[in-house]
Amino acid sequence: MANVKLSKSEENYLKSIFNLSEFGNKQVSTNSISKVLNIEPASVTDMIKKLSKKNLIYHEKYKGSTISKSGIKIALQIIRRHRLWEVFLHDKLNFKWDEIHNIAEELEHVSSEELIDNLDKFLKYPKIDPHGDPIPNKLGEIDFVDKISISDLNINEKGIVSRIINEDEEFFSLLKKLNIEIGTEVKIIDKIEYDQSLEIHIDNKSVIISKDIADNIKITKI
Amino acid sequence: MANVKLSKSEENYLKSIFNLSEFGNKQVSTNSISKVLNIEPASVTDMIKKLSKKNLIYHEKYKGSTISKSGIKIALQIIRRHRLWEVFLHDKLNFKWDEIHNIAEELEHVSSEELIDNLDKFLKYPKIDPHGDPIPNKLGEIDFVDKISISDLNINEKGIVSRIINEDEEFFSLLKKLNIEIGTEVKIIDKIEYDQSLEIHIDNKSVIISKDIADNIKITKI
DNA sequence: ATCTAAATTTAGGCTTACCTAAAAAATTTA
DNA sequence: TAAATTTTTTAGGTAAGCCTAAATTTAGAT
Ligand SMILES: [Mn+2]
Ligand SMILES: [Mn+2]
Ligand SMILES: [Mn+2]
Ligand SMILES: [Mn+2]
Repeated sequence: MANVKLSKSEENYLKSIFNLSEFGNKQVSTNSISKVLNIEPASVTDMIKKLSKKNLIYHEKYKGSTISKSGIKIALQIIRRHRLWEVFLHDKLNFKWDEIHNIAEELEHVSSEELIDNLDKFLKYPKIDPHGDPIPNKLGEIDFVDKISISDLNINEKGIVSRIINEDEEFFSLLKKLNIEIGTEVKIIDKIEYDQSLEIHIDNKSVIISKDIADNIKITKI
Repeated sequence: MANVKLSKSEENYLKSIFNLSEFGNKQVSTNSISKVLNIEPASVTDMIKKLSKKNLIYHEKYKGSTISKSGIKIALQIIRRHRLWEVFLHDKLNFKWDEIHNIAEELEHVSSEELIDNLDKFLKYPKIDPHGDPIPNKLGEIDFVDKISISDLNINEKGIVSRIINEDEEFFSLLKKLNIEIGTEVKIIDKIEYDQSLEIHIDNKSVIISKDIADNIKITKI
């Protein structure tokens, strides 16, 4: 049972499974893992077997996978590393908030507990990363700031962007094009029945964004 | 010819070959690589073939390997990354000088040129790492500070420890036991004919160290 | 309830980076 | 210089982590 070091691949799978499971509450399909990791389903099945044998997830054939207690614990540590490195890259090395994710994706696998604890201290124990995501502490405790997203606002309501969920390159460049970042004020102008698109104001300019985009942008109502 | 990203293994081999070659001047034996990397000679032969095909080294069967111009260039970049991370770990995260090497051994493989350049700037372009080793600049230029070692001193001469060559755990703990670190003053008391051991004073206490140990500790004469 | 389509798993393969054992070449010793 | 030793390479294998193609199971549509 002694925590044997996980490979980079195992860590990436575990983190993705945790993220897809919504804090360990949902069963995760093989296909969904395949999609987020860009790895063929057959390969995902292989890794699921490996992680199951290590009791980091439970798997019922043809049904899906559930992350275990110890799996969650490890996933939270990987997320902690990722987000602390993102803070470092953003606050200390002056990277833009949309340039840090990929580098942190590598740095998160350098697993020295002392390294992360010292980094945490150096950064003065930050609570959120540059995308507004909460950072688990050493014990894996995490502030549950499940904010509402743009699509939860009603017409004429306003919010301040506080968190970006999707961290893909394309999503970042879309946000850039829309002039949306953490702190941006948005106002709902109209909700389009047809496909639930939203017309919103950013810097007093009107744009229409899809429901999917709106769901990926969390805000604080003002 | 376009620089395809090297694997962690390839990078470690290349760095070791460069280090063994004394700045590209010496031919490197398969066995010596095997020893520093703790990998069997047969496996080293495999990798030598791989690196040869990429023109990073030249290899003459049964004779040895020579690092190429482009091999040197890459090796210097890896060394740059390693030493910059060591400075960061030591100066910013408050690690001791004997705790940083292994972590840097991992961090050096996170290869984003922007990351390293920003780190360099953040650290204010340091010239040497915490072991006294010079840090190559962005262009791979490196201050050639080939200092003399303890074994080059004569009886009654004194020096200040300026650089530790061997970065193995065991060597570090030996130095710790001997109370030797960067900045320590040493004085030669006696040179023992038999095996060229040296009797030296550290903090006015006398110890005897082997020629090999003395060779691995560079000093500035005072 | 059956037929179809989608999701999942199995089977068989590939590459990387290692290994051991044995063969071949080079070096040292006598 | 021949024999012994050391170094290096070749041959054959393994585990991790991926792939494609084919089989199986489940879920959705009629
Ligand atoms: Mn990652
Ligand atoms: Mn983030
Ligand atoms: Mn390394
Ligand atoms: Mn160093």
